[in-house]
Amino acid sequence: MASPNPLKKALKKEGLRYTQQRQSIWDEMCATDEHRDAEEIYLSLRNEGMNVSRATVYRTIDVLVKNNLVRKLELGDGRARYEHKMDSGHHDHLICVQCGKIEEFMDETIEERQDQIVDDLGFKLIRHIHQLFVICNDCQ
Amino acid sequence: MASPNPLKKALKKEGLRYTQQRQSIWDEMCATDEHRDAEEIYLSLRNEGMNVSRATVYRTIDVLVKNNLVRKLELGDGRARYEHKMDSGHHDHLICVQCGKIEEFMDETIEERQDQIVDDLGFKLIRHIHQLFVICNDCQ
DNA sequence: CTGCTATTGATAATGAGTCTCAGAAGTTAA
DNA sequence: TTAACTTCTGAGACTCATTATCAATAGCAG
Repeated sequence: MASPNPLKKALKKEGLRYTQQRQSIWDEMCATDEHRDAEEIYLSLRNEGMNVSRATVYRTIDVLVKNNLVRKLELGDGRARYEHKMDSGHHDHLICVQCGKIEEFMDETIEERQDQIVDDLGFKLIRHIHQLFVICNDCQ
Repeated sequence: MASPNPLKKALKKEGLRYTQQRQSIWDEMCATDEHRDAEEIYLSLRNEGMNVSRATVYRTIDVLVKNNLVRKLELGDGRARYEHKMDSGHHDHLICVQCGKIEEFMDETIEERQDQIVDDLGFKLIRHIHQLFVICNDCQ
């Protein structure tokens, strides 16, 4: 059977070693569907008794992002958030400017228009950021 | 005649004083349509002989952003860029991941879909970020 | 002009993220 | 399994954009 562990696969592809820390960080990131920052992930691991450093958290996240296991969200407040890409298709985000809650959305029409815009200019689309800053129901 | 100076109007509205520095910073930001960061604006002013501080540049930009005279762009590289909103309608940005060049785009369909998405959820749209990271013609 | 108060410049502080490097831990070949 | 080699890691120093502090300066109302 093929390796059921996407982390191991990614590390092998990159020629990197499989370590306790990398597994723990990946596990921790998959543990919830929240959008946490590096510090929150670091603190969760410490709370669970893992002896891991901030540097390793950042280093591992970089590997995960590069290998498409994790998405980095830049909300413009100077702290990147991360979400694992295990069980969700592509989507973008709605962020409540009041309570900070993050929801997801996906619109085929917008995706198509994006491709069209880039195509028309003869550019090549690498990635996109689309964030709707809102006031959510609870905050109105 | 009404005040032809949008800066003065904004300062009055906020109950803030009109100063040399604020006028210079606003002038400098209107001087080009480039997307410059705070440091670039600061250095331009110093080059022109203005004795202004980084702190004042940041403080003034905050006022301008809050009053809708300037838009802040977060490109996810840790340096905010700014563009004045004097002669341009709403638009979003294409950023070349290779050379950093920034172009503008605007798509009515996308704007409509955004409103629809937010409406359907019963949220209130405050602002949005839509950035297409591309490889531009020159870089292909 | 005078006095009150906002503003400024210089600089210290902050905070997310990166770098360094010696010791720890995977890996490989035998 | 061990030796030999190389990558990883943790701790803390460091970077760099931005913010906070505070004494001195300068708008502005009367």
